[in-house]
Amino acid sequence: MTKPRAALTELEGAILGVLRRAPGLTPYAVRKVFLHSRSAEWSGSAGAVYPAIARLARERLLRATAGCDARGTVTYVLSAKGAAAHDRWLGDVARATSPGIDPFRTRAALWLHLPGRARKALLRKLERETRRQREAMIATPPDGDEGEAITGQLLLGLLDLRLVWLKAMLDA
Amino acid sequence: MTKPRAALTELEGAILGVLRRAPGLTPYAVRKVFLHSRSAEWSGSAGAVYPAIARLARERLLRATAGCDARGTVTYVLSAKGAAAHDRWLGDVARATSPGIDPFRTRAALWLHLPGRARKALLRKLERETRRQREAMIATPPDGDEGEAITGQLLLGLLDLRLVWLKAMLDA
DNA sequence: TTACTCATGTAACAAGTTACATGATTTA
DNA sequence: TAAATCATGTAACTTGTTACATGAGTAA
Repeated sequence: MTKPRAALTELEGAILGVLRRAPGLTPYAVRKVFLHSRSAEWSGSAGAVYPAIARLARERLLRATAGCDARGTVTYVLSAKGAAAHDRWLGDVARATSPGIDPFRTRAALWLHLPGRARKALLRKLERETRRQREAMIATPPDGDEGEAITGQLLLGLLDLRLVWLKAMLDA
Repeated sequence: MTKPRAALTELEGAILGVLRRAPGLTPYAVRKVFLHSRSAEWSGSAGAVYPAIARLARERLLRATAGCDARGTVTYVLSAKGAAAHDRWLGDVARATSPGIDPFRTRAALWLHLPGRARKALLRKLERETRRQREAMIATPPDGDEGEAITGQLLLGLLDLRLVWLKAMLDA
């Protein structure tokens, strides 16, 4: 009789997504996915992942499969209820198309109000760093996980968008 | 002897930015900027804005100017310390170039694992909604605030990026 | 005078962060 | 056996959310 939750958080949705594509992972393994993913929007901190998985298990969206290890490792799989909840999360068009939180966008308008010299110097530094990230992305192959590749296209597009914007502001 | 804070949050930085460009606003007026900005990444909820402004004032980053109203309206301006802190926030290249949180990106890889029929239907729904947002943006002139226009370019670019990606995935 | 908006705030809650604690297992 | 890493978790804290409470000003 757990009260039905309103909606999954982004982290919970992402966790269910990981476990759906790789059933039977331990919480620690799920954490590593976040820690090592380059598009990671969360730190994958223990203090977020363990409580989130505990929540999902308590509400029967995840089912624990018996551990086979003296330190109590537990692996999880989605229940039918969990898959349904995840489907709803995936198909929530309003949320999926919200612009999200972009620190670059938050600052952009304010940068242009800096005095000329400081503005130019900062925009150039931003351009250098963004280009560096772009090179790094291209240099690193998407190590097997093809989900990374898909997300990588959007991430690369974002970097390119920022570079175009920076160039325009520098030329103006 | 308030302990020096580590760094401004995104909301605090944005608040300082608003007050820097429009000194002497009341907290309520700051809130309205967030409530009515189309690129608002926060709800502008009272429970976030009032405590944030109180924090910034307590740490002498904002200075209150006497209210002239029976209901205790107070207006704020940046102190020199506040301007310095805001400059640091604006110039924090690592934070500014972090990818941020994008619900679309979080879900993208997972969408492609849906069964063919459901995937196509969802991608089309996403395309429709994104196109709708794009039209709405273009239809609404940036009502005076030229900061909105600048940020709008990045927002429009993001929508276009998503549309290109959706088209590619639908064609594939 | 009634109702709407202006304006300030608090309370209860949700969910993330860092840093720490604890112990098992593997590898050099 | 010593060190590294695997694995699970908790504690203290920060900061956001929604929903509510309160009352002043203003326009019908």
